[in-house]
This record gives sequence, C-alpha cells and structure tokens, in this order.
Amino acid sequence: MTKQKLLLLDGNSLAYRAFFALPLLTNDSGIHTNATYGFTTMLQKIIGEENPTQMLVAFDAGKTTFRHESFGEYKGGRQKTPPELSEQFPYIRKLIDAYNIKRYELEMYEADDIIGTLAKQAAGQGIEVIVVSGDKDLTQLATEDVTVYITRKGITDIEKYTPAHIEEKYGLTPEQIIDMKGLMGDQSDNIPGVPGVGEKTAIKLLKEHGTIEKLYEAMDSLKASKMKEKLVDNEEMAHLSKKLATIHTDAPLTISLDDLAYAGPDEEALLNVWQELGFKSLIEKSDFEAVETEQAELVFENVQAITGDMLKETMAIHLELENEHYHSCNALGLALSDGERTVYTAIDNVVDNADLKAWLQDETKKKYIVDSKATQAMLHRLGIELKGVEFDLLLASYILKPSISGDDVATLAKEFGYQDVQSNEAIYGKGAKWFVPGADHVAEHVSRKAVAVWNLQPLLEQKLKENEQFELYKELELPLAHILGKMESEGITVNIDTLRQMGDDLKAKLEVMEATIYELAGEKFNINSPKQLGVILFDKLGLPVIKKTKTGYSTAADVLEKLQSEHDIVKHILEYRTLAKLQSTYIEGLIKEVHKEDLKVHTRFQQALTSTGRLSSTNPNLQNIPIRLEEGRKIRKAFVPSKKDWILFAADYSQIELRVLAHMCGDDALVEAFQQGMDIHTRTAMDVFNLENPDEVTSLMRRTAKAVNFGIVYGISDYGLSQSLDITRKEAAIFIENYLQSFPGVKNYMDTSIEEAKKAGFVTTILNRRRYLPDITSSNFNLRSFAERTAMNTPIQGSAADIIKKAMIDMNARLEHEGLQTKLLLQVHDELIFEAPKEEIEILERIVPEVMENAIKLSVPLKVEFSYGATWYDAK
DNA sequence: AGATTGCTA
DNA sequence: AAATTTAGCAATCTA
Repeated sequence: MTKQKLLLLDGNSLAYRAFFALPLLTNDSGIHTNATYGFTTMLQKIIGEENPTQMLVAFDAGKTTFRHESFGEYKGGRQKTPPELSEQFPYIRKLIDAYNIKRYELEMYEADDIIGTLAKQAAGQGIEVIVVSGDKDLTQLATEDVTVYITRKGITDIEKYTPAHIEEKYGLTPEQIIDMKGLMGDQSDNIPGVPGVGEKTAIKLLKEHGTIEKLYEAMDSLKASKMKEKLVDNEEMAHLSKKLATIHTDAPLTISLDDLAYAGPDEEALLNVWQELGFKSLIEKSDFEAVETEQAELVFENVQAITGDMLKETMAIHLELENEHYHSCNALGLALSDGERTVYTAIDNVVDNADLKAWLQDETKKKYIVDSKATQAMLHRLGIELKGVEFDLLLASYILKPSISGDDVATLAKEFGYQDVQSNEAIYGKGAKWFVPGADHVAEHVSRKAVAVWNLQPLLEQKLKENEQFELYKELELPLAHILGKMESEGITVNIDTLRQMGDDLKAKLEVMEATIYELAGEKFNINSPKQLGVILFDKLGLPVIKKTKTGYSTAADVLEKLQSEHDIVKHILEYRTLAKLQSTYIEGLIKEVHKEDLKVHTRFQQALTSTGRLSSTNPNLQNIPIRLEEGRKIRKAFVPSKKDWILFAADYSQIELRVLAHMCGDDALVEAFQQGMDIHTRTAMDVFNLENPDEVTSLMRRTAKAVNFGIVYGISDYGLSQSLDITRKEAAIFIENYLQSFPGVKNYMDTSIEEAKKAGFVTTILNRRRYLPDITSSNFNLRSFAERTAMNTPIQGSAADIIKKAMIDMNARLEHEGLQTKLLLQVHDELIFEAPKEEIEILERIVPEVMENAIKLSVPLKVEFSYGATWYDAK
C-alpha cells in the first residue's frame, strides 16, 4: 500500500486569498466568481500535484472563539467581509462537496486549530501531512512529517515551509514562530504583541533567548535600553499574544482521520457546479468532459408520418434547423410532444402532410415552441403559415433572465433546472467539425427539446406571473415575434445594380487614394492594418502620439482628426477609411446578403438578446445603414420597394428617450417644455447658458445642449462630455451642474434609480421589463460606476423600446383592420419603415403618427415625424 | 478568438 | 489611484 498523504486546507484563508488575488470576475448570471475560480484552480493544482489519500477543508465557525475569552479584542477592527466574497462562500462549499472533500468547522474553534489537531493525530500515525493556507501562522505546525504550504502573491504560487526552510528563512524553529508572533503581534488578528518590536527584533531576541519565557527570565541581565523598557512594560501582553497565536492541537473534534478519505471528485456534480459558475475553460480542459450528465430515459417514436391521432389540442413542437440562419438553412426534422407521447419525423415527411400542415396553421391548436419566430419563418419557406403559438421558451427566458446568452434549448433549460436535453454542440460538434449524426441521434435530440419545452412551460409562466411580467411576455413579446417573423420573411428589396455602380466608383477612388497615401508615406503598406499604419505615422513620420491602445498606437478617427494639421497623409487616411468602410461593409457586405430568388435581404431581428429590451439586427444588420455623411447615406438609394409604383414610408419618434425621461422623472420644467412643444435642445441651451430668450441661443449652444441631453440619458461624466464636445473637463462639469440645477427632477430620478437598483437588485421599464444589476454594490469602482450608469440609462432606453414594440403591434392590427396592402419592413429603434402602394400614402400620413403617438400614454406627448420616397434615401 | 475600427439609435 | 457615455453588428488584422 502506498504511503498515506493527508491534505489539510484552511478554507477561509484560501478563499480570502483567491478573492484578493484575482480581479472581480462575474459570470453570465451576475455572480462574482473570482474567489470560487481561484479556489478551484488551487484545488485542481494541489490535488494534481500531491495525489492525497485523505483531504479536509477546515472553516472558521462563528464569530467568537475560545481566544475571545482571554482577549475580547481578538480579531477586532477587522474589515467586514466584502459582500462580493460572502456571496461566493455557498458556492465554495458546493465545490468542496462536489470534489467529495470533507468540510469541517467547530464551534468556538478556528480552522487553524482543527488543522493543528488533525495534523498532529495524522503525524502520530505516520501519515504524511500537508497543510495549505494563505496565513503564515500555520507554519508553526511544520515538523518532519508536516509540511506547510503558504500561498504567495497569486493563489497557485506556493512556498513550502519545512522546519529546514524556516530555519533557513528566519533562523528559528517552527515552535519559535509562535514566540515571534507573540512579540511582534499580528495586525490582521488584532494581536498587540510588544509595541516597537517587529520581525527583525523579534528574530534577534529569539535567536538569543529561545522563547518569550526565557527572554523574560533573562531580563535582569539585559542592559538598559528603550527596547528593554518596552519589553518590561508589555510583559503581560507578550505572554497573552503568544497564547493567542498558539494553534491548539487538541481541539475536541467530532471527526476522525477515518472520515477524511479522498478518492476523487463526483465528476457529474463538479461539472454541474462549474456549469453554474460558468467555468467554461475548466469544463473544456477537464479530462472527464466526455462524461455527459446521465439523462433520464426518453420514450419517443421516430415515425414516417405524423398522423391525425398524434395531433392534440396543445403540444410542444420543435422544428430542428441546421443553424441559426433560418432564412437560408435547411430544416432537419420536427418533434411533437404532449408530455405523454413524443413523436419525431424527418423534414421530408413534413411538407406534404396535409393533416400536419392544417394543424400547424390552425389558430386554435396551441403550440409551445422555443423561438417561435425562427419556426414561423422556416415553415413559411416550406409553404406553411404557423399559427396558434401559445408559449415561447426563448422569449419567456429572456424576460425572466435577460442576461442569458445563447438560444440553445439546453442552455435555457439548465437555467431553470431542467437537465434532460443535450447541447447542440454535444450532438453536432462545432466549427469545422460540425456534422449531422445518424438519424436516431437527431430524432432523440430533437424529441428531448420538444419535451423540455413542454415541461418548462408551466414553471416559466408561473415565474412570469410572480414577477408581474406575464403581460409583458404574453401581450408584447409573443405577438411581436409573429410580426417580426413576417417582416423578416417579407424582406426588403435591394437594387444590386445601384450597389455595384457605387462599388465601382469607390474602387476607382480607393485605388487613387492608396497611391497617394503610399506616395506620402514613402512606401507601400497595408493601410487597413492599425499596426502597420501606426508604424508609418508615429515611428516613420514622427507624429505625436495622442492615445495608445492595449496593443500599440491608436489610429482611431478621433486621434487622426487631431493630427490633421501635422501631416497631409492624415486626411487622406481618414478619407480612405471612410470609403473603405463603405466598400467592405455596406457594398460588398450587403451584396453578399441579397437572396438570389427574390433580390431581397432578410435580416434577423434578435428579440432575446439585448439587456435593455431593444431589438438587434443581423445578416445583414439593417439598423446601422449610414445616414450621417452624404457619401454613406447614398447606400440607402439601393433600398427600394418590392413593387412598381410603391414607395418606402419612414416614421420616427422625435426625442423619444428624452420624453421618456421627462415622463419618468416628472421634472416640471422638462415636462412643461415638451407639453408646450418647445425645441428641447434650445430649451436646454437656455437653461445651461442662463439665457432668457430663445433667440439668444446660437447654433453652437444648441449643439452643446444636444450633447448634454444625450449625455444625461447615458449617465454622463464630465470627462465623457468633454470628450464628445472637445472642451475642457471643467467646462463640461459646469454644463452638467447647470443642467441638473435647471432640472432638479432629473437629478432626483438618477439618485432614485440607483437606490432602487441597490434595494431590489434590478431596475424596471414602463412595461415592467427588468435588468438585474449585481455590480451596483460592487467594491470595484469601475464595475459599480458602470452599473450605476446602466441603472439610469436602462429604464429610459428600455421604456423607449417598450413603446415602439407596442406601436408595432398596434400598427400591425391597424393595417389589418383598415385592409391595407402596406407592409411593415424594418424597425430601427425609434423608427418604423414601411413599403406601401402610392394610393395608401394619404392614409398612412394619418394613421401612422396616430398609432405610434398613442402606443403608450405618457405624461408628455409623443411626437412622430414621417416622410416617404422612391427609395429609403428619399424617405428623408 | 480577440483587438481595433467604425457604422447606427 | 485610475478611469470616465447607453445599446448593438461587422469587417479586418493579428496572434
């Protein structure tokens, strides 16, 4: 039998060490993970290196210990444990349990004493003992059989204290460590020691006299000195301090060495905890990754045809797709489940099945789905118009936990404690390794998804109701998904010839500019490489360095603008950049996205992604088509109606975010300004610059006021405002100060929002959308400040998002009600873009503003402006 | 895969 | 003592 080896860990000390050694990390669900992560890596390393046969992690029990009886101030004056660390202790315990390591704490005793007692017992039985802690006091336990590992700097860097090492380092024996501490005291434990005696003096005295007791016995023979006086005056304290510093090796433990056997972790439990904490790198590195969580057996049928008897009044369905590009990819198969019976069929059996098609199109047959929009769009391509969506797991999860990233059923399900479904990656692999496994594997995987959706529906609806978010989900997001699906499937027509023509012009211009830039630089280089460009500008041409990035010189536009007067090349680079951006992103990029079949682009609106409730748009992103500069704005000429004699009609909310702010903060001056229909930036300028008359506001003042207004919405700092206006910080601070004095209600709103976030842990929008802000109480300035700004910004941005979403639903209903041909095509945060036959323009001019302005009633009016034209460019 | 840059509301 | 304005997506370069 191999020699036994016992590892004794000081849980509290190591957790503290890990916490302070690592930056405040946060995982997806907002839990801090630096201590848990550091603790885990330390465990991994030490177990891997030492291969212990027994293990124990000792913790301090309560607040008071036997040491407090002899010295009330013991450990007094200690900083309270930071909440970011306290919240991690439960997870550390979970981790230890998952490792199958014994945990132990004992009333009235500290972890040190538990460790000391067990170390002594084990050494007595000839067991090799290793003690691990971040606290050097423990080194007093070192013997021939006991080695003490103390963490250095980080958490995995370790210094090994044997008696020999202690002798070498201090010239003392391990027992003398106690005397040393008795003399020098310990600030962290509030042990006083002898004032004026530090490490050097203590060591010197102990080398000479051996122990504190012998030192005092020999006191009379010492020559008079300041030092001697101090020692004599504090004799009692010295003895007490030594007593406090002594680790007890005879604590009345209720466990024995036999309870400490260690035989490796419970891999499944450990994976679960790691998953919960988001330790993706550890999960990937672990050699037990292949061990998938044991899944409950699933009964399902892989059938050739879905028959009428399988189609119930209410069912979960899952249409499995190859990937997320549901406007172009293939579908693999369809599973249906009513909780009792689960059937799957390959996609080829779906299209021609009249019963199934009728059932899918039947409004009265209720469907539970994950990502109903994707399902609707894919089925639409197969000639099936999905109706009767009753539940959408993706949207429900998003409302409950906006921070979840990913739309994989397994990810969503796990968030709500459901394990019996595997990740897409586990089934298909990813990247170059992606492939579709055998039909039976797919059938089971897809069936499991349908069953998961079925099982999660009641739980999520209940949670939504508990949060008073059911209405937001059911009346806003769910119907919106249907509308967005229609918009995406409809698509918007792109005139490729227009783009090609623009691309050719750009190409010619870019070639000329390239030549000019090479000429001015004196050599050829890759202008698109910030690194190479940096070398040219700052090394070769010697331009002053204004800003640096992590990796080198910054060559961003705001930097280059400041360098324009320094060298001719700069303005050419700026111009080159502008055109190159248009060429690659908006000409070439857009052309790639045009579907050949209908000459349209079909974006995907991500409805469960942003933390504020906004939509986002991908493949292509149609929410960032250029408009500010004329050169870029011309791209919009390529967006045209799908039919002859139709037009594009665009309607946007004017200053919706400021109006929302006015509504939410109720500031009299701001509310009044909007109620009177004033130009809000002019009004702000009058307040910021202390003017009586609107005529006194210059265009520069208005521009400044506009920047202040934007800043206010984002939770500005003087620095930020100074950057955006290119003014000094002081000037910026004065503007903000003046603003907040003129609109005290806004100031109050900011403070209240932060207060609310601290109290409830989240902020809310008009329609009760939530954003959780765990960092609001962080001790890390940056994290906390960011959370504070988002506490102010999210209700504003999110409520504006609520309003336009509601407007989309109302608009859809109104178009249907009026029996119009007009189609909603795009949403760009505060604007809606329609295509319409010319004959309907007049009606739209009337109903679009009406519907949008009345989507949600605020205490200030909402204002909508509109325009239309033959292309998106002309709708201005 | 991450960093840099630049486009939108 | 240091950083400093919200929310996104995509192209390109570099390691």
